[in-house]
Amino acid sequence: MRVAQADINGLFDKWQLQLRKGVLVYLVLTLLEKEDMYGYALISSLSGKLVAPMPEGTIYPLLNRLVRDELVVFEWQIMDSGPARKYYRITRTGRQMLKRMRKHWNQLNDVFQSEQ
Amino acid sequence: MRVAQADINGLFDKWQLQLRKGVLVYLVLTLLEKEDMYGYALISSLSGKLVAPMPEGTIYPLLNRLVRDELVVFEWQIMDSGPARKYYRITRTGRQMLKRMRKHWNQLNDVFQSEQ
DNA sequence: CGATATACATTGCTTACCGAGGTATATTGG
DNA sequence: CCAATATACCTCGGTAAGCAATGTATATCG
Repeated sequence: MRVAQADINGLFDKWQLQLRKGVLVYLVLTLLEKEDMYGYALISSLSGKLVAPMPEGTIYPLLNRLVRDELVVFEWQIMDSGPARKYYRITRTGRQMLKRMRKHWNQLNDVFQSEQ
Repeated sequence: MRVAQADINGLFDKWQLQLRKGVLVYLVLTLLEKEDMYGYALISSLSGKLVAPMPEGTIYPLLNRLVRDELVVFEWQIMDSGPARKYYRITRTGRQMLKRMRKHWNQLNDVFQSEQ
């Protein structure tokens, strides 16, 4: 006899999705600190670092919010071949933000490492 | 002359709030793995580990979701003095979930540590 | 007997992720 | 030459979580 069991895979996926709210901005700023990038390339890079792929419907609105909040600026780059690209560069405010995010993340991490 | 600057404090607070969606469940399960606890005590414990205080409007719905998803169970405990308490205990499924959360968190942490 | 502390609960607002769909530009194979 | 594919950007609507505000009830203390 089989007892009904909670769908732990579904629950975990849902949790991962919730965790992304916050993690993604931190991750994008971390990548942009190292080098200027454009959206489509960020998708590839992020999909490698996260377990699940990074949908376009997530990254483009996210980048627009970063621009709105002046954490990054962008510049159109006309390519010799293919569509033009919007290259994003982190600002001074963006770096300050990143510094504070890093501190907060590490504090949280310390809690988790000490509790487990 | 003063140039208008983005309100980095406000932005950071907003980010922290977003990050909590996901972090809190992980944190609560982590605490419940060590010992059974009731809601009001969790609030004190969590407020110590997080920078900002933990509002009641967050923890009680969260605990109800955990019960709904069978990651924890609860039991009313009548006290000699003061109102009764709902003591929460982590389930086997909850422990499985926690194990997967821990793995995912550590993967993310590895990314952040290597990139910074 | 009013004020305070303990303990749990709910409603409405806000915000972010993402699936689904759309536009446009170049390249490549038949 | 033209259909298919890859690149590169964008938007809309549904869903879900945190939280401020507000409410209930019990016990204690001055």
